[in-house]
Amino acid sequence: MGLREEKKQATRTALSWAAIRLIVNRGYDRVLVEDIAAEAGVSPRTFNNYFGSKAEAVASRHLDRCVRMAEALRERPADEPLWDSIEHVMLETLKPGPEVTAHARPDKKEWAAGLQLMFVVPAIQAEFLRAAALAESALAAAVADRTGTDAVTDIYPQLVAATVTATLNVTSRLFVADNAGMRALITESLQHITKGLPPPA
Amino acid sequence: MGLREEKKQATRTALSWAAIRLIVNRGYDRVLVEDIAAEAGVSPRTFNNYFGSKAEAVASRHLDRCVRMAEALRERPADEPLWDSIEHVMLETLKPGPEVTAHARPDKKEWAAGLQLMFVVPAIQAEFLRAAALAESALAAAVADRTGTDAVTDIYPQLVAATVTATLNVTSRLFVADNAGMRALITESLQHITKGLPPPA
DNA sequence: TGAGAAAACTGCGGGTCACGCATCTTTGCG
DNA sequence: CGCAAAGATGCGTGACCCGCAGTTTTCTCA
Repeated sequence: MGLREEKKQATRTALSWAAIRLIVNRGYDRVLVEDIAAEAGVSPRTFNNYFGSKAEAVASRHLDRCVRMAEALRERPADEPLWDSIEHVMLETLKPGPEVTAHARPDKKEWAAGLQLMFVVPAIQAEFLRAAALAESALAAAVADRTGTDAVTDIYPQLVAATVTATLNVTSRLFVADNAGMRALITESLQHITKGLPPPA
Repeated sequence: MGLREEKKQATRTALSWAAIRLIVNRGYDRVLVEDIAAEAGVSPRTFNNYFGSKAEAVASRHLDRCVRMAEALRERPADEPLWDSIEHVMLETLKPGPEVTAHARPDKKEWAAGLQLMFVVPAIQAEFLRAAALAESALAAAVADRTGTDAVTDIYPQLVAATVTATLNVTSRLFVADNAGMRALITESLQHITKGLPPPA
């Protein structure tokens, strides 16, 4: 499909971005659905055609990223070791895309503070976790295809997917807290994982 | 404290149980907060003194279980290998407590069906994941104490906690879907984890 | 290119929810 | 026994989510 789907995706991301920006600036409960809709240039009713809640709108970008990660995994060379592919894909997917770097944000300090506040809201936390969980099935399917296992029957692909998600969650949490280097966090985490998480000597 | 805290906990679990029972029987959106409060014998307003939403009430039992798991980990012998302790604690914590076995449920078939339907509701999914994530910090702290690491600074304990949570999520999902043996699922999963999740030959 | 069909957007309305506030009741303690 | 603290309740409000019906936009096909 063409123009139709394109526009739909456009307003979808517009709504999500608007929600994030407003909430980071003003705080979660000082932003109304009405405000988000206005910011995105659509009717308030339309907002709920795209998202079931404010939190879902905020998390939708996270969901997209996670889904893209699963897709990217399918495009890695088949002979590459699985966990090398996973590391590559994670490192690749997390780097901010052009839509982020384009948006020049004047006050990085304030933005970071607002971000942290946003992740304190229970509804946001829950919705982010759910987004990751939703993408997990796609990830499991990709892992299953790659390893010759069954995404539904076998536990292995689901475990790998869940572990990747868990790693992403932990590193993300540390990232928004300390603003530490994401790449280092990921590589170190994956090393722990592939070694079987033995207690440190 | 004594009678005060006791009563509070009582109404809390009463509300949670009431929510679960009603929702499993009738479906999520055919149950009003008012109904849950009536079932538990308190005012509708009181419900929101305990829980911020219907979903949170439902997930609260799950949260309690996860927290108990972290506490139980602290009581394992210090010289036991970490992952043996984890396996033991997971197996121990998941078995239904006396409050479940006491409540004689007449129609197991219908109950299982209702349960599956309940976990389809997005708000429920999200809140369950959040409950697990909340308990994760307690779990990480326990792991940190045990391994001589720092629960905030070091990645290791957080990774272990997140992985345990992920395993619990996966096995729970498979359990409600197939009603398969939970114990077997857990032991197999932990074997994969401690081996570093290598792809099957 | 021009209808007709399909799909999205919009306004309206209702049912529910979450919570602040004030009040009343219960609990704990001196 | 009586007072202070904390919980429970009732009321009221603002916001949310969604069903429904009408309008506008987009797609398709002749």
